[in-house]
Amino acid sequence: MAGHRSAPQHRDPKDVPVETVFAALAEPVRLEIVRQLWASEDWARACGSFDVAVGKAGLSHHFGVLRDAGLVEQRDEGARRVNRLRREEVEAAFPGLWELVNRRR
Amino acid sequence: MAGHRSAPQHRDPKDVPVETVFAALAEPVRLEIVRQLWASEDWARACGSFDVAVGKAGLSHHFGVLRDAGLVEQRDEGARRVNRLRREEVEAAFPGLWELVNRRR
DNA sequence: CCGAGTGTACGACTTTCGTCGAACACTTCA
DNA sequence: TGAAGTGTTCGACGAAAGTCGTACACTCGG
Repeated sequence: MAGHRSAPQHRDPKDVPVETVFAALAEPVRLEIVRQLWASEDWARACGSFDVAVGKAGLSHHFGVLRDAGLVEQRDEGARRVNRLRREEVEAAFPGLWELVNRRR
Repeated sequence: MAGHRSAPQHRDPKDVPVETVFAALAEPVRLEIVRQLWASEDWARACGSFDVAVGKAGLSHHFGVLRDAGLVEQRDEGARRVNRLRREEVEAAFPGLWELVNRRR
């Protein structure tokens, strides 16, 4: 694994309150990560592959928030931790959310 | 007016970034206000008429945030300041947002 | 004109949040 | 085995956000 004692813990989008999702997406860095993830294939992007202005520690924190909000799923792949957006699950729990996220303004 | 030197200043939802809207709705008190407002007729509710656990000062602050996010419009009516949800404008700028807000989870 | 009612402005306080540096754990590759 | 790469955890720091009390401004009804 990539420096972790255990596999990442996920929360089902169905069990996440809307406030939590809104809070997760209200942060510029996290919103940017999600947008870049939207334009990528599932499991194609490792955590460190994102073009955002924040160090490793901060990045790790943000991914934790996105995970807790049920927006992102992570899996360990060798030394790296790869991500995927939970497109279907989130769309089912919060219909129209992805459209809002990707409607750049 | 109701203790104000000038009329409230509003921002067009079209000019508001999504992060700002998300941040406004990520706060429990504000989300509750918006939901109660959704179930009310336009201009029917004054600021002090909301059943939330916060004092006058905090309430005033929250309404300022909602205004800056383009979600709420305010108008002075005698000694009171009445509110309306900007349903159409917001729906046009952020389609599906109201559905998310009112999808209690 | 005075008192009650409504809401804002200001300042202070507390908590939360984003950030960083450093140490650590694990994998991969030479 | 050893070095490089990846990501987490911890502690600390500063900035931002929510809350409250107070003072103030304005309106309305006796």
